Amino acid sequence: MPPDLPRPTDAELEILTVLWSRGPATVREVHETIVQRRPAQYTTVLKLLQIMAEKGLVRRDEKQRAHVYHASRPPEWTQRQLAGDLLQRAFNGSAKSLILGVLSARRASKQELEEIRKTLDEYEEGRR
Amino acid sequence: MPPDLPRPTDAELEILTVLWSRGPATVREVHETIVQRRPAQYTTVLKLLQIMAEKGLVRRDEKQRAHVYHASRPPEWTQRQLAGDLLQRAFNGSAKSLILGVLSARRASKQELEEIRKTLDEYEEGRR
DNA sequence: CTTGACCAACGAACGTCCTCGTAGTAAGAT
DNA sequence: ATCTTACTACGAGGACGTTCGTTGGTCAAG
Repeated sequence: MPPDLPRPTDAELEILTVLWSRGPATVREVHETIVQRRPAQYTTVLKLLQIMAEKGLVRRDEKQRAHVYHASRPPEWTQRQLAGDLLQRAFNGSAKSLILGVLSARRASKQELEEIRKTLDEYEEGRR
Repeated sequence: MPPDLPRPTDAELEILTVLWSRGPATVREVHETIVQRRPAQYTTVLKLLQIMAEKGLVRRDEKQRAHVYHASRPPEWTQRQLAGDLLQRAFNGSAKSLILGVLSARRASKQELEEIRKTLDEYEEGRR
């Protein structure tokens, strides 16, 4: 069992987010989504997915002619890695600072703040 | 006035954190700090600082023979950029998810949770 | 004056990331 | 059967990122 994976690069992360939202998908489907946001060739997406499969970031089902790719880890797992990585590298491990950074980066609505407080409560409950 | 800066790379971010904690410093001082954590040649740190100066990530004072470098932005500014960037790229803009990711990445103590709640309160006060 | 210490500058090497074009193969349409 | 379409595989190029060795300049001590 491969325990840890390399940190996804920018392009890889973009593809992961597509797989997260669409679920398992073919190269064509991923490409269709990507190309709506920015210009990109089909084979570029293909190549990226092949590399990601080598790295273990995605797995693929080759039963069909058009291979079906899916993220090898749930979003929460990868997101936790990324958050922890940034926390360590840029915030010296201070969760408080990182959260403050997030809030100042994108002004949070009152409603969202309420959700966040609830998340904190649930987190504290869960980890008792 | 240069409005925005490129996202610092991994090595660049490490150097920034040194400048953040030490304040303005010479190449030698930065190198001394870095080398305590991992092997690195003096000229490697020098080169990085030169590149960072070109990019505008740091500024340097050449009045002394040993140039003195300092971060061109306060830590909070760069941290906000990084947090916002990750928020957008990996969390689809959901501050709640990112915060949850941070908390699950590094288990927060009860005391730290309290601090975070206070930070939320202060943030809400400030943004009224 | 010569040597040694310290410094900035630079080029080069090597790897990774990202891109795309081309080639080859399989399947379906005419 | 041949043509067209859809797909994978592969290689190669260019741009960075990171590392380090070498060079040349400055200064102070011998």
